[in-house]
Order: sequence, then structure tokens, then C-alpha cells
Amino acid sequence: MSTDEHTRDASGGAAGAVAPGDSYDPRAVQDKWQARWAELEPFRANDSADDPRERRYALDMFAYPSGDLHMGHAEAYAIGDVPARYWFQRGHNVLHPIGWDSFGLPAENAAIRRNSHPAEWTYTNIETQAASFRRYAPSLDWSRRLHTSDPEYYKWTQWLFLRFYERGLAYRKGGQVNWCPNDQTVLANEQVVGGHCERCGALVERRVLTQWYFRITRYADRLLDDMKQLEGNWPDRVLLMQRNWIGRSTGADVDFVIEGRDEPVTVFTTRPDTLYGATFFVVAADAPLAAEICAPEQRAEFEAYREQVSRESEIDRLSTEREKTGVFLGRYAINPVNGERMPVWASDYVLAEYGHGAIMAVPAHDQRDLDFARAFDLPVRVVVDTGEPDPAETGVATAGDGRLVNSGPLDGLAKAEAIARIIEILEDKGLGRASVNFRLRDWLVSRQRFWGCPIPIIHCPSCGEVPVPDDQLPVTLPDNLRGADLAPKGTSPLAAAEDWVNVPCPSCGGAARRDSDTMDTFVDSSWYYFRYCSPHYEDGPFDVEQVRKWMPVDQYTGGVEHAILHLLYSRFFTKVLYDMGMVDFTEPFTRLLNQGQVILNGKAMSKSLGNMVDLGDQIAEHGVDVVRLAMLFSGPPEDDIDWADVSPHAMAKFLGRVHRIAGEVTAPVDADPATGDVALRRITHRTVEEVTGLVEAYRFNVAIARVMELVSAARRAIDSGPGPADPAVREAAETIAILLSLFAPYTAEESWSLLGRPAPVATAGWPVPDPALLVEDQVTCVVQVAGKVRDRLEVPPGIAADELERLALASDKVQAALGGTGIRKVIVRAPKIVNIVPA
RNA sequence: GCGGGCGUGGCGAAAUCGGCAUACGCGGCAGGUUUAGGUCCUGUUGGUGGAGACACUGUGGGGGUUCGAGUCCCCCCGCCCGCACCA
Repeated sequence: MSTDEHTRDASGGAAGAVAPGDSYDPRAVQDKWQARWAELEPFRANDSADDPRERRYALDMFAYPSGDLHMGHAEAYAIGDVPARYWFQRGHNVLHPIGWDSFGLPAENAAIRRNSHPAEWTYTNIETQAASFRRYAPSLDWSRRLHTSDPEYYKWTQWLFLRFYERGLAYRKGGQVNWCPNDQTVLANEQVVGGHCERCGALVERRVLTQWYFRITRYADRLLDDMKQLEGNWPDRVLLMQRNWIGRSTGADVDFVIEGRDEPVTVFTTRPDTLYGATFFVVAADAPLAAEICAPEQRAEFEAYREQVSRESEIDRLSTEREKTGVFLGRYAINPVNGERMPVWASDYVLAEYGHGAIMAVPAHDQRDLDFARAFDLPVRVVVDTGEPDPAETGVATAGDGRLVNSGPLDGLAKAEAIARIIEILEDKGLGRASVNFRLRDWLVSRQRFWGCPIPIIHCPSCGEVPVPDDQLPVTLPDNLRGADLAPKGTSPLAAAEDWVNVPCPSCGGAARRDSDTMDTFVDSSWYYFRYCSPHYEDGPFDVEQVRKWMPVDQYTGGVEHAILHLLYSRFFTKVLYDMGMVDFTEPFTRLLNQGQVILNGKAMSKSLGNMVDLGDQIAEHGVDVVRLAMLFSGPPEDDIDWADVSPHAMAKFLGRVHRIAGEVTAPVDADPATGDVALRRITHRTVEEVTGLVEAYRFNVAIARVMELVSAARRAIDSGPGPADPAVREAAETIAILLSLFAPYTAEESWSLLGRPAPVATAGWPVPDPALLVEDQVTCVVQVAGKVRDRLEVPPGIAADELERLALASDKVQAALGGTGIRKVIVRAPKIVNIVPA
């Protein structure tokens, strides 16, 4: 980008003091300072071990390069920039990097439409976004920029895949998977939202396919337990969502003999105490077990039912008030504790993928089982007396605590005791055992699309799966595919690229084929924050020493849409790297902030609704600082911002007031603030004290409100107080510039410059309040009679309680309010409040 | 259905501990500057009553604890989010 006429005009015209009434245009100073900052590079992190400064790592979720930056980016990066800039001001060695999550479907779809290669669209958009980032001016270290679609990056994604493979954490298996018919690829469970594709919204189908998985379930317990480290520093709702997603249930496995089958069938139950109340047995209709054990005379009916179940759409499956359906399999299971014969049914209300795909049904104490029992007229037996009415009559299962009945050795026990006892009994007899089950499934990572990281595995007819040797990484994508070559066909487009896919087997040298799937882009983004610590490192995915110094991330800022996707996967990756001895911590992100959304008139902005507010237009109209300030001032960072409610004009007015004050200061640069007006100095120092606390507590909207109050105080000091030559006015103006540098960097820099200080203001140093100026010499004490404010007293802050009580009772207003009635009690909380309770 | 969160002026929102409810900003009203409009500056602005000092009232509704409740406890109403047959 070249310096243009506009730049020279702006910098030339802004020199000298600004006369009252001159209006300040935040846009006019942007190009000048952007160029200056590019020279100064104030935000470069220092890797060297002898830098004594404390280190901080501020991370924003990196961008997907779809078009230009939008309003959502503007909010997220304005918010994430505040703690980073605060740390720079505090003199820390800050790592605040940026990069692009640049593999993914939109690039591929664009390439198909334009008959081009996805790289063209991707890297063009990255450059557009990079230029917008530079203008928007977050405090980024540009020397660490990375793109996940660069071979230098995805070489290490492949390297990590192979390490996972060696450890048994990456494996291939066949089974039912989620299939998006629109994107023509499989999806992870985490990418199916309410039965729809998380990305395109299409209704997801079930297919039976062989796919690659990461064994995240092996880490289920640790993913759950380590959340203790995050409590208080991550939003509660994210922790809750992850807990629910992992879905740990404790209970027991119980083995049931099925008549005519050699191997017993195991079921999982959270209520082994109700074992004597089991009256039937249900197998998932789509589980292989159902087909296997179905008796010949029931075969036709079962097949018809299974056919019906397989045709059900996700919508049917998800509808809340569903009638229970099922079919008797003509077989019986034996209850291991009382020998009772229970009919075995197949139904779709039992899930093949959870537990063992089969359950013991206890209709009296489980609502789903009761619904099924009532639909098919199966017996209901109460074994826990909860004091509630009979479920067989009410249709309401009693799931609560109570005394066990009709349960042999368990009779009379409470629920918890009964659970412990029955597990002992089952373990003694070898018929069952305590067990834990998770809702979490392994992470399906293979995708049948082109623009992703190739899976570094070669399939050899004689050797089977053969990893690509490390020294042959990266397996790069072919660059000769265009347009229709990339169209979704239900298998990866790479499979059709004959000269790419056909390779000799690394093991036996025979003819073999590359795995033609690519990895889920969430694999790329599960480790990028490690790479930032040593982005040009060539001997591994990251330099272990640098990661040890920079990580874990102190502050991570991004959208709540990644509450279980990216954040769960990243936590998983970190634990694997810990087990590999590559990192010395188990959680990657110490503190997490989820910013809200930018909406319009109460609705999410979307192209289909046609209610998009364009960030470029907003910046062109109001300037970067106005947009950033509006994003931060409108409310708490985690709340949504309705752009219809914000007033860019008010932000511009405020910035103009700041700029005008800076231009009016006449006290020299070296004036001693100690000789200045004490009243203004008190306000300045108290503001610093408060803003410091507010920024550290992430209450940026209130912090800005306090700066506004300081600006008003400085304005009054100039107009009707000590005047612009007072050193306290300079102190206030300089303080305003530094505080404002966290929120509106251009105006802060311009003001700093008007005050005769050298750029950059960003590292000028955070002011330290003088404790002597924070001590009030008078405080207002509120005097209440019967809880109502009747008088206010100006008193010294250290006043004694009995002295304050005497003063309060001496007040005419208090005496008037008492009106001669006696006093029952006086509560004194010196020096703030006195409450007099009349008799 | 289960789990979680939130209800404060006309609007966005403040109120670390239970201690002056409504900071800051928008919008409104009044005045000043200006040829005028806009900009800019000043004052004012929860509601009801009052000319006014002031009085009463007020944080979704009801009850409780407390000298004192937006804040803590119980019940109800409304809105939002997550999960959704997970045995």
C-alpha cells in the first residue's frame, strides 16, 4: 500500500494547537499513524531468554478468510486487544499473534464456481483481511503470522497425526457416521447441531462408512477432571456445556444371559438398585445384536421395523412427543439376580452407540421404559417406595430416592446404599461390576473434500496402512486440480488425481495408494497457538523451549460457538502433547472470554435477511477509533451489541473532546505535576486507580465511562478552573491519552503527539497512582432515619464511630424526622452511613 | 422434558462487601453560539403530587431474613441459552 495525498494532507494539517470549535475527524490521522507504527513495530514479542520482562500471551481466535473482516471480527478483536495493550503498557513482554485458519470448504466451493484453485481465493482473501487488520490496528506481532494451508504449517499437522497414530490415538473403523448430503462429506458429532450440518444447515443423514477417528474418549475423564483448573477463569456456561457434552454417568454393567445365546449380553445402568424391577429387555433396533438374536418367527416383523427405523429422518428422531415403537424379538433374557425370564424387544429408543446398545427396562422408575411398557402392555413392578402414587396407574415413573421393596437382599435400603450393595453382590458372583459411561464419542477427523490437510497414510495391498515416513512430509496437495475436478462426488476429489494418489509403498515398494481423505479443519486449529511460539521452527511443530516460556495462553478471546468444538479439541491435543512430554502443562488456555455478537434490531445479521452492516462502510464513515470505542463502550464484552442502539456520533464527539484538550495544554512537557491543581490531580489519580481495576476485571465499558469523567474534569479545569497552563491539566491530558490507547489507539497517539510526546503511546507506560492523592480528606456520610436518607455529613474518613453518631444525632434534619420520638437503636458504619431506628 | 442464565429509566447500561438506585452514554426538554439548519457549549431529565423547598413512591410480581435488600432465601411470571430418548 502506498502513501497517498490524503496522508500528507492529514499529517500536514494537524500540526499545532487546535482552536475551540475545530472539529476532529478520527479518520484523518489513520494513515499517518498506521505507517509510523509499521516502522516502529511496537508489538513485537521478544523470544530471547535474557529479556527480564514478565511474559504474557494474548490470543484471539484466528480468522477464517471468507471475504473481508466483518462487524463480528471488529467486536472480537477490539475486545481481545484491550488486555494485550494493557500488558504492553505495563511493560510486559507480550505475545499477541495473528494467523489464518485457511483450509476449508468455502474456498473449495468458490474454486468450483470460478474454475480455479482454492488457494487463489484463500490467499487473496487473506491479503484483504490482513490489510483491514493493519488499519483496524490490534496490537499484533506480524512477524509470527501463519496460515494453516501453508505446507510449512500442515507438514506439522501431518507429523502430529502420525504421532497420534503411533500412540493408537488415530485409527480407522467402520460404522454409522453423520453425512452431510450438501457438503458431500462426513461430519463429527460436534458438527451436527440439532440434526443439521453446523456449517451449511442441511439435514444430516446416517451412513455406514469406514473413517478415521481420534480417540478422544480415552481422555474423557481428564477432560472432565481438569476443568477444575479452569473454574472461575472460563465462563461457567462453557464449562457446563463441555461437562454435558462429555456426559459422564456412573453406574454398573450387568450381564444378562439370553436364552439360546452362549455369550451373555451386558447392559449399562445408572440404577442397578432397581435390578429387581426389570420386567423386559430392549436392544437398539439398528444394532447388530438385534439382528443376531432375533428368533426366526419374528424375523419378518423385525426386518420391517428395522427398515422403518432406518428411513426415519433426524427430524422424526428429534420430535419431542414421540410414541414409543418396537418389536418383540421372540427371545428371553434371564435376570441374573432372580432368574426371571424377561421378553427381549428391539426399539429405536435405545441407542446403538451408547453403552452396550442394550438396556434392562425398569418401567416403574424410568419414564422412557414406562412409556414403552404402556404402549405394549408390559408389566410394571415398583421396587423403590418413594411415597408417590403407583406409576402403573399414573403413567409417571418415580425416579427419586426411597426405600427398596420387592428386592430380596436390598429391601429396606435407601437408593445410594442399594446401589453400593447390589454392585458388591454382582461383583461377588461375577455377574456385573461398577462402570462409567460417557456420552462423548471419538472424533471423526476424515473428510471427503480437497482443501484440507492430506492424511499422511498410504494403503498398501500387502502391508495395509503404512504411515508416510517423517522425512517425506509434507504430503502436499496437488496444484493442478481446477473447478470441476474439485466437485463433491461422495468420495474425496483426491482419489481421482491418479498421479497424486498412486505411490510406491514406503514399506515394500509395491504399488499402493495414498489415503485420499483430508483432515477436519478443526485438527489444523487444535494446535496453531503452539506454533505461534516459534512460527518458523523447522525441527518440529514447535520449539519446546519457546512453548515452555510463553504458554499456557493467559487470555483467549473468541466466540462461544466454539464452546465444545475447537475448545474441547484443543484441550485434548494439549493433553496428548503433555503425555508425549512436549509440554509441561495440561490446559492450553488459562482464561477464556467469549465476546457477544453484533446484531441489528434484535436479529442476527445475515446475508439472507439482507440486514448486514458492513464494517468497511462503518470505518469509512466514522473511522476505526469510533467503531472500536462503540464496540467496547456499549456494554459488557460478553453481551450482544445491537448496532441499532450504538451511537457512533457520541463516540466521535468524545474523541473530539479528548483531541481538543490535548491541543489546548500549554504547560511544558517537563512541568512538574506536583505543582499542579490538587483537585484535578485527585481525579486523575483516582481514575487511573479505578480504570486499572476495571480493565483487569474485563469491565471495559465502565473503564471508558471513567475516562469520560476524567475528560469532563479536564474540560472544566481548562474552562473554569486552573486553566490550560496548569501542570495538572497536562498530567490529566497525558493520562487520558495513555488510558485511551487501550480502546482508541489512533486518537490516543494523535493526542500524545499534540502533547509533544514521541510515538508510540502504546508503550509509554501505565501510570502509577500516587497513594497520597487517593486518600480523600472528606467523605460524605449518609444519615438515615428508619432506613430513609435524612441528611448528609461531610466528615474525615477516619472519624470515630461515637463521634459520627454524636454528629448525626445533632443534625436538625434528623431531629425533625424523629419528631420527638425516642431512639431504639443506632447503627454506625463509619464513615459511610448512620442508621437511626426510632422507638 | 432436563440443565443453566437473566429481568434496573423512553434506550444501551452502572451500582467489588447487603449501606445515597439509575454512574457513563443515547434520546427528550430548555437555554446559549450560529443568517438559518447542522455542529458545538451549558443546564435539566425515573414516576406521582407540589409554584417551590419538599413529600410519597420506585429495580418483573408476591412473601421472608435484616437496623438496612437491585444484591441473600422461598414461591410465581416472563425472556434467553445449552442438551434433547445418553438407560
